[in-house]
Order: sequence, then structure tokens, then C-alpha cells
Amino acid sequence: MREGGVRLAEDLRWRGAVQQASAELETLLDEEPRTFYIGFDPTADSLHVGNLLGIVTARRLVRAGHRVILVAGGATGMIGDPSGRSSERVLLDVETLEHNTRAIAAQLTRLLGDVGAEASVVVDNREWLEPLSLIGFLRDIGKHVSVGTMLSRDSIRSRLGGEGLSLTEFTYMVLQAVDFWQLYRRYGCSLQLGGSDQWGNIAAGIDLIRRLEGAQVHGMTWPLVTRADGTKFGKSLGGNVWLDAARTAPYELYQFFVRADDAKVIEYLRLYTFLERDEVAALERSLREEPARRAAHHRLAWEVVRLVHGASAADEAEEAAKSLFGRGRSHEGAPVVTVSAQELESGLGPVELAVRAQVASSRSEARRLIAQGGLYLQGRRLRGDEVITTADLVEGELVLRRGKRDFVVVRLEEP
RNA sequence: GGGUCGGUGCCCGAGUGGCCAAAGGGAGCAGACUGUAAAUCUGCCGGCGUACGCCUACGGGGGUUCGAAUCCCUCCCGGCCCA
Repeated sequence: MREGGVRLAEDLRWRGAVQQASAELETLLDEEPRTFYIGFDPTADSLHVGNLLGIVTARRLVRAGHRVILVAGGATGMIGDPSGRSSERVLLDVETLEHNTRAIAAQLTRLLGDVGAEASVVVDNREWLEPLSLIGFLRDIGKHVSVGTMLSRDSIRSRLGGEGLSLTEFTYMVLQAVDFWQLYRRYGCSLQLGGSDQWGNIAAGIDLIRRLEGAQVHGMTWPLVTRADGTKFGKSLGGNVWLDAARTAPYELYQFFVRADDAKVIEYLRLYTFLERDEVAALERSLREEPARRAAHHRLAWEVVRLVHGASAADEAEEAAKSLFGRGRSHEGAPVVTVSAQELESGLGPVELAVRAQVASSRSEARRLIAQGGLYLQGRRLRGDEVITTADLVEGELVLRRGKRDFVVVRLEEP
């Protein structure tokens, strides 16, 4: 039960990776190998940065000798978890959910697969939830669930005080309890992990198993990760930051983390990487003494990209960042847009170029951007009346920048 | 089912017949300062258009009016109270 030379419980405590637990961490984590589970909602066909902590935590437990079951919530996804939400979910259609569940299961397998097939299993809870009949559910399970207790949970109470919630969402908690119960019976699972907003759902499972099996199982949550201003971590330029390279390129993932708030980098390093105390301490010192180097930020970004996309993708993203933001050899991996040779030969105005390079979503926006002096070519500010032609290509490329930090490399289409 | 209050731009929220593309705040974008950070200051911030402008918008539909986010009808959705 050791991770990085330190007992797991102590390690997680130091990392700030535990918010609540149903028992002493040492009892839960250091005494014997356990089977634990973490659930993932199929709300999209890829996981995102918000799911990263679950994945990292799972890896820590596996490395310490525990076994993990990753549940792709194909069935619970049909219902929608009200936890931490102020408004009723819009239900996804069945085909989308099936597609998402498959995609997420595959992604989980990939992200945990290398720690050993033995130690990690990916299952879909439709396996046991779909066969349940309403009557069977109400007789066999519903009888053991106290509505009073459910009503006292924060996740429910906060909604009752606001928009209200449907029976469908109210029931979600019980379905998740059934998951835990089934995993207990099928795999001997005795510990459920989740974000702190999952505490109510986890507790419901613990209660159910106690009543149904007379057994004591446990739960543990990690804290909600925020940005320095208190808002939720994980969103970027108008959207989620995904763990699927097709949705968020490794370069962009790297950029997301490299831009972390100073006030938060160290916290993120502890939570999201496997670096040990002395390494984190060294980076902390660097942050304090030579902040402009941004060593902690770069290390954080590299570590996360390595975890998600592999070491070579991490190296490439790092190299591209160096190249675009300072001196570096290659910006392979940076966003690329192609234009036809004819197009560029006849010359493009900055507005056209910005739109073609997807650096602005409309001509109006492009014009506004240029008027404000926010478009740069090869590091030089572009004026509105310039014309860009093939003569401006440097090594066959135009390096376009929007604002301080968003680069796009423009290349000619392959003939 | 009855009553009542409400549904405004990405979010919060003002507006109660023309001066409304709609106050204010937040978010976002750009500039300055910097370190691809934070804080601060400045500008932009529905879409299209070089531009006078045009189009789309205040829950949906219909109506009154020269003119509606604002008035009327109706439907949908939500809160609260009553049954």
C-alpha cells in the first residue's frame, strides 16, 4: 500500500486529494488491498479535464496495490445526476448515450490500461440496471431506501430550495447506490470514490449495502478543483478541455495547464501529477524565486499531457510552446490551417487571412480584432490595409497570432 | 385544478408603448503593464456589411397600434400559496 515510498493515505492527505472519507484513511487505504470504483457519466463521447482527478486518483490506488473498477454510466446517464446542478438536465437520446458510453469506456481502458488489465476493469452499469423492473426495484431496493435520508442530502436539498427536481433525477441517487451494491456483490468492491459533489450518492450506496448485506463499505471524495478566482476548473475558451486528442489537441491541453494561475500551480502539481514531495518543493521554490521561468507550469503541463497522450506528445507540445513563445526548434503540434497556393498568390487581406486561419469567426470579428491591434504575423502587428502573399511565407509557413498567446500556423495545401 | 409572481442577450439583472440591439454587473475578446500568471487601467462585446445601413432578437404563436421587450388573447415552462 505504498506510493512513492510513502504510505498511500499519507500521500493523498499531503496532496490535498481527499475531501471526505467514511473512515480513517489509513484503514481504507493502507491495511489491505481493496476493490474500489469510480463512476463516469457519458454526457459526451470523451472525458474532459474535470475527470482527470478521478483518473489520476485511480492510478494512485492501483499503483499502491488496489484494484479499480471504472464504471461507464450507460444506464445512469439515461437519468442524469442532479448533484451539483441547479437545473434539470436535458436527457440525451439513447443512440447518443450508447455512442458516448462506448467511447468513454474505450478511453478509460486506454488511460488506465497500462497499469495492468488485472488491476482495472471497465464496466457499463446497464449490465445490471437495465434488467431491473420497476416493481422489482421498488420491492427489493426501494423498501430499503429512506426518503427522509435522501431529502436531507445537500444535492437534493439545494435543488428543492431552488428550481425543484423531477422524480427521475430524485431517483438517480438510488440507482448509483444500486451500482455500488452490485459491484460489492460481483467484485467485492468495498470503496467508492468520487468528487465531493458525489458524497450524497456514495453515502446512499453505503447505506443500501448495510441494509441489504449487513456489510460496512466505504466512500471517499476528492475536493472540487477550482481556479484562483473560485470558479470551476476545466473550462477554456468557450468550452471543455477534452482528453480526446481529436477534440483538444495535445498542444492545447498543454497550453491549458501552462496557463494555470500561479496561486494554484502547486496545488495542481500535487493533485494531477505523480511528482514526489521534494520535486514539488523544488518547483515551488522556483515559482517563488524565478517566476518568469514558469518551471512549475511547464512541468505540470508536460506531466498531464504525458499521462493523457504519452511522453512523445508531451515533448512535442512542449517544444511547440518553446518555439512559438520564445526560441525553440520546432512548432510541430501547433494548430495548423491550410490555404490554397492560388489563394495566397493572389494576396489576402488581414481580414480574409484571419477568417481563413479560423482566428476570427466572422469578418466583423476579424475587422474588430485588427482594428484593436490584436493580429500578428510572424510576430509583427498587422495593419488593416496590408496584403499578405506567398512572399510573406517563412519556411513555407505564416505564423499567425491572435492576441498574446493564440497561435495558428498557416501552410499551403498539399497540391 | 385555483390563485399569484415570473420567463429579457453567454450568465445575472434593469427596462413596462417610440429616445431599445435593449441600463448595470459578470464572463469573454483586444490593448497597456507583465512572466503564456494574478491584480489594475482602457477599448470592444447579436449577425452581416468598408460604410449611410440591413437582418435577427426580449419563452412560443396570434392580435391591437403609425410604432411593442413593454398592451390584449392563447399556449408552453418555472417559483410560491391554496386545493
